[in-house]
Amino acid sequence: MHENPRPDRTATPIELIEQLARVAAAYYRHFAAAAAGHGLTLMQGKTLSLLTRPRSMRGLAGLLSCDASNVTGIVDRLEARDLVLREPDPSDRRVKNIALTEHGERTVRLIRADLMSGLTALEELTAEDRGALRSLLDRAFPETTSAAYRALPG
Amino acid sequence: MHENPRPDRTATPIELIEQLARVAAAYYRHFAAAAAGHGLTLMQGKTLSLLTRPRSMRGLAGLLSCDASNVTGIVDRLEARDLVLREPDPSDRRVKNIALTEHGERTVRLIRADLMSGLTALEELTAEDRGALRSLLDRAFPETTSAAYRALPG
DNA sequence: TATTGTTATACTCTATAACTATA
DNA sequence: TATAGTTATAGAGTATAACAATA
Repeated sequence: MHENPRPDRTATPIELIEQLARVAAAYYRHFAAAAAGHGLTLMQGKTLSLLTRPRSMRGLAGLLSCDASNVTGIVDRLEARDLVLREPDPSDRRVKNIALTEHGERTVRLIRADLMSGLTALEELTAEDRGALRSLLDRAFPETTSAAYRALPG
Repeated sequence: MHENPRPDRTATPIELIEQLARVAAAYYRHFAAAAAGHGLTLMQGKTLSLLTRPRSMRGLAGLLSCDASNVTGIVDRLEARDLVLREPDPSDRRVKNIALTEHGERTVRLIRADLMSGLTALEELTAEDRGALRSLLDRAFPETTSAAYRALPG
């Protein structure tokens, strides 16, 4: 028995960041494919997925990490396909609240189902492993908890 | 003591996928900021980071998950800034191998350092936690191991 | 015949700056 | 004065189709 057995796998911060890069790329590859299956781009699919409740244009810009001026075009294209609609905000007439239409709701469910069916390995994890993975991701990216996202204004 | 205490955190496959979406978005937000600090776009920074060894145009297209025709423009812009260069392949004159210049090597190191300094929570994990996270990510995305990436042709 | 890289094209995404209508 | 949404603009990323050079 050796004192310092060589581990099969390294896990330096650099190695972990490189794997996160590959996982993030793989996630978006799967997501973009699911969105494309419904004739939508990555950003359009992302926008639909973020509309779990109505959001203002600027709220969407924050969630999409892009300038508010971009959201106009993205929402224009989604609205032209009857996937979302702009509702005037009753308490501030400057604000428009973007909400999913029924067609949008249906589409986002289909995209999510396609995405999940593409991520079979993830679904095959045990509940315990999923909990451990989630907990570790929360600690590695503390700004990305679901509570933090839900609480965002707009 | 209850038989079925309500857990603080759920970890259904759907919840986990939603958190992965947030983590992937956060990763790219950090990466894009690090690349922008050196006047580079996300795709330009990604391309530099993938050039751990010379890659053909089509090899890069595969790693970037985009059509080969896009790589021409991306590499054009990097080459114009002396970050990469095109080398003819000695064994197949159709192929061009893209390699980092010295300036490219330096830039990619700086981007990586900036990225790491933006992901402080990740670096603060214990070695054990990093190993566990890496192992779980490997199992959740088995196509993204570093060995699989290194072995890709081109 | 098939493959590599490129070009042409049209569309989408992107930040910046300026504008309008509200607040 | 400040903010929300939009428009105009220029640049970058994107897929598709077609092309020349090479295999």
